[in-house]
Amino acid sequence: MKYLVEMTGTKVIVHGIRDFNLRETLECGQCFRWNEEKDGSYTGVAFDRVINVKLDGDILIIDNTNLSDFNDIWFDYFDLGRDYGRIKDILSQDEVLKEAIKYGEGIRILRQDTWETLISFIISQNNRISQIKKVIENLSKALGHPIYYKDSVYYTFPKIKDIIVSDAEILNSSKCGFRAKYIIDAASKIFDEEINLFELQLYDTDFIRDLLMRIKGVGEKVADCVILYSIGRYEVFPVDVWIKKAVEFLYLKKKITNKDIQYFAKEKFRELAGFAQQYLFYYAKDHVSKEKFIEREK
DNA sequence: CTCCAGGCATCTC
DNA sequence: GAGATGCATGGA
Repeated sequence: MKYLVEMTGTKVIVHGIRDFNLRETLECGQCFRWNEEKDGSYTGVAFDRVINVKLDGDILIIDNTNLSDFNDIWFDYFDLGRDYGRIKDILSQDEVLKEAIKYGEGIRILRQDTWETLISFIISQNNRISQIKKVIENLSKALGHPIYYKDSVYYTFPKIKDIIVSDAEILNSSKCGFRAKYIIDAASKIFDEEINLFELQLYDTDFIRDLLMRIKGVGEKVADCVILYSIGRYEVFPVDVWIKKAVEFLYLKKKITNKDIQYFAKEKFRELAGFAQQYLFYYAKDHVSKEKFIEREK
């Protein structure tokens, strides 16, 4: 991937972008802190910074940043070093994925902060994306740090210690409901160094999954989301209700256990299973109803 | 009013 | 192990 990168004022401008759609990438349920502006750009908070991103053809404009942050953070965050065209070519050999990819051809898998991803997906359980976003925003307002951009105030995601020192009242007022005790357990186990969240990269995927699942409220699905979206192990295939429906209806035409779905995906998509999962999830949400596939003419 | 949401813990067999 | 049930909260 070759890009021409230039800096003007507070903007970093990247020429030569391919396979990138902001809405598909930022609203496909892998992240929760981005909001669309009237001009189609997106403003969001990540890694203690607020930025605005805009795509104009093959030009990506990142505002409120600098070259060193682009190189150290945003290049990896938006996964700009990866050739998604090649991934899509390979996955498109499968007819179902070919359709799914056509529907979300600008999806990229973000490389997010591990702690934020862990808490976000703990909150995601038995919840809706709109509600998940609200709870995370509440938590950030209550326990994060204010940062300013264009006359607006944004809030960083709370640190581990912010959760540790917060009392139950604040957590409850953030409306995370029964998940509050899970968030506290996650923060405690990490703070006490029972789980070293910042060494996970060193271990193999199964070991990381076992470690994360020692946290109350973290099962296979949440663990796999953390591993895929923040550790970058692209062979994992998080199985949620939508993926389950998609695999059952689009591939197997019968009911199947979550474990068998993982075997199926691992066998079929190999080291690209994580990408396949993301395309399928985005497609299934709009094309697979509770029980059946919705036929739609083009 | 009832039902349910990018699951998981817990209990039962 | 597999199956059933409760869970905070708010929107449809």
